[in-house]
Amino acid sequence: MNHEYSEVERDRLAKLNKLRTAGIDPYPARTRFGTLRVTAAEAARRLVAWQAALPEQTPDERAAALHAGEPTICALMGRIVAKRIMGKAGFVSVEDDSGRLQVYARIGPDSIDAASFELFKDLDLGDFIEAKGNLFITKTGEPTLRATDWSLLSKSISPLPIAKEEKQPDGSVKRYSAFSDPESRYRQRYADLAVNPEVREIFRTRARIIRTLREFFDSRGFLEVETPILQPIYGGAAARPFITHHNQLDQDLYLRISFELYLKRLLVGGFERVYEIGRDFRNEGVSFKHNPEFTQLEFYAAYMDVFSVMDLAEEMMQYVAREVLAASDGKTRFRGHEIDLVRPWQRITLRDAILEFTGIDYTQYPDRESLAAAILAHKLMPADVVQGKTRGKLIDGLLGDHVEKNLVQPTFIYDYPRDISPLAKSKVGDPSTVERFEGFVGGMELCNAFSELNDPLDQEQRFLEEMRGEDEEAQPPDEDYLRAMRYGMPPNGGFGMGIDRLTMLFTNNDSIREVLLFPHLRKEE
RNA sequence: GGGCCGUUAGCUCAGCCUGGUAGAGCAGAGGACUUUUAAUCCUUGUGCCGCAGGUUCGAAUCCUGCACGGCUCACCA
Repeated sequence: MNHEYSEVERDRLAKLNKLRTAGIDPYPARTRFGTLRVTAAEAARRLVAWQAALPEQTPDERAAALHAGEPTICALMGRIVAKRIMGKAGFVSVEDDSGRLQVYARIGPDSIDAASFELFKDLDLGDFIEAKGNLFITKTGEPTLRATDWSLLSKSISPLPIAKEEKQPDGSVKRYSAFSDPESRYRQRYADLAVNPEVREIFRTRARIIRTLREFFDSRGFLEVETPILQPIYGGAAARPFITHHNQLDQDLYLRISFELYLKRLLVGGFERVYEIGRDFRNEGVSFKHNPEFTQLEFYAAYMDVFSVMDLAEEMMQYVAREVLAASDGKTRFRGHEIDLVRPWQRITLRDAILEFTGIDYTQYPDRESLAAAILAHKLMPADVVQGKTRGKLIDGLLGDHVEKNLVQPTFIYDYPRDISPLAKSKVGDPSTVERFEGFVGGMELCNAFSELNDPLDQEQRFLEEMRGEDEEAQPPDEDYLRAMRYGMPPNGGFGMGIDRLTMLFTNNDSIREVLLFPHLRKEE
C-alpha cells in the first residue's frame, strides 16, 4: 500500500475522478453490448467474406459500398493498444484475445456526438472499452468498426509498456522498443502478456500440449489420478526436497520430488494403467532448464517393459508433435536445428553412446577406480569432480558432459548402471545394468523410463545400499512402499517427462523461464 | 558458488573510455487536423543515473563493497 503515483498516473487518476463526477463509472460491473459481441478475429473474417461476396460494381460504387460497410450491428470489447486522433475523428486499435481491430469514431450523424467524442479523445492506452456499430473497410483497406455508441469498461491508471507496431509489406509486424527486459517481464508477467502477444501464444501452446497428452493417455485406457503433494517420506528421484510443517499434527512434511512411489502403489491396488500430470518440487539450483517447481508427466502400465514403453513414448511424441505443431510432418525448430519427432527414434545403448563421444568403453572398467583413472587420463572431467563419485555417477557424468549436448535428433539411450537407478529392474544376465532408458531431444534430457522393479526383496536391498552411500540426494527408505510391494505388484513399465522442457522444445525457447507463467525469482527488494 | 556483462525517464536505449552536474525516440501534457495506422505538424514536462562508501574542488562517468538481473561454468539421476 505504499505505491507512489507517477505524474502520468496522477493525470489518469484526475481523469478518473472527472469521469466519476460526470456520473460515469470507470469500472462498470457489466457491459452494455455483451449480446452483440464479436471478437476482433471474427469481425475481420466476416468483413473479408462480405467483401468477397459484393456484386460487380464500378470502382466508385465499390468505394461507396466499402465505406458504408456491412449493415449488421455488432460490438467489440477489449483493450486500447493504439490511438490516432485527428480533430473531429479518430481511431483506436482495440485488442482482445483473438487479435486487434480498429474502432473509428467521428462527430457526425453516422457516428457519435461531440460530447461523446470529447470523452473518446480522452481515452488512454490500456483502457478497456466496448464499442457498438457496423463493420466497414477504410480507404486504406483496414477492417474497422464504426462506433455509434461506446463505453469505458475499465480505466488504466499505470501506463502499460505498449510498443508501437508497424505492419510490414510482407505481412509481418515490426515492434518498436518492445517491453523486453527479462526480469521485468517475469516479475510483471501480466504486463508482459498484455503487451507481447507471442508470449500469450507460448502458453496457449503449453495448454494444447497438456490437453493432447491427456487425450493420448485417456484414449489408451490410462486412468488420470492425483497423488499427494505433501508427503511424510519423499522419494522416486534423487533430489533434495522442500520441507514444510503441519501445525496440528506437529509433523514435518515434504513437497514431493516425484509421483513414482504413489503411482506404483496404485498398480498394487489393481489399476493397470495410471498417469498423473502435476507439479514436482526440487530444492536445487535454478538454471535455464531448472525451476524449483516444474510440471511432470508420469505414467505406469502393468505388463509393459522398458521397450514397450519406448514404443509408446515414440507414439506419444509423434502424436503430440502432430497435434501441437499442426504440421503433419511432426517437425519442430529448436536452437537452430530442425528436429524430426516422427518415429522411429534412434536407439543406442549408454555404453555405445559414451564410447562414440568420449572413446571410453566403460564396460572395460568394471570398478570405480579404474574408470576414474581412465576419465582423468582422457581429461574428460576435472579431478575434483571425479573425486567421490560412484562408478554409476561417473558414467552419468560422462553422459551429461559429453553426450547429451550432441543428441539433437530424438534419441533413446538405454541400459543404465544399476547404482544410479534404485527403482529399476536389473537386466537379466547383467546385474550391474538396469532396464532403463532416457529420451534426448535438442541436446536436452526430456524423459526417463524403466522396467519398474517389483521385487520387494530386491527393492529393500536397493534402499539399504542407498542408505549406506553418502549421497545427500539419496531417498530415505519407504517402508510403506515396501509393504505395498510385498502384496504383489504386476510387472510394469514406467515413464516420466518434463512438460516444461517439452514446451521449450515445441515453442523454440532456450529458457524454462519463458515457458513458466511465473518462474521463480529472487525476492524483490 | 566461480567467471564475464549489465542496472540511466513509464518503455527501448545513448552518454561513462578521456570527470564539469543528463540526452534521443516512443509513451505523457497543450495546440492544429472529420478515413488514420510507428498518423502527421507545432509547443512542452519528465530522472534518489541500482544502493552504500571512497578518490576528487567537482562523480552517471574513476575505485571498492553490496543488491538484483542476464549469459556462462559448476551443481542438478
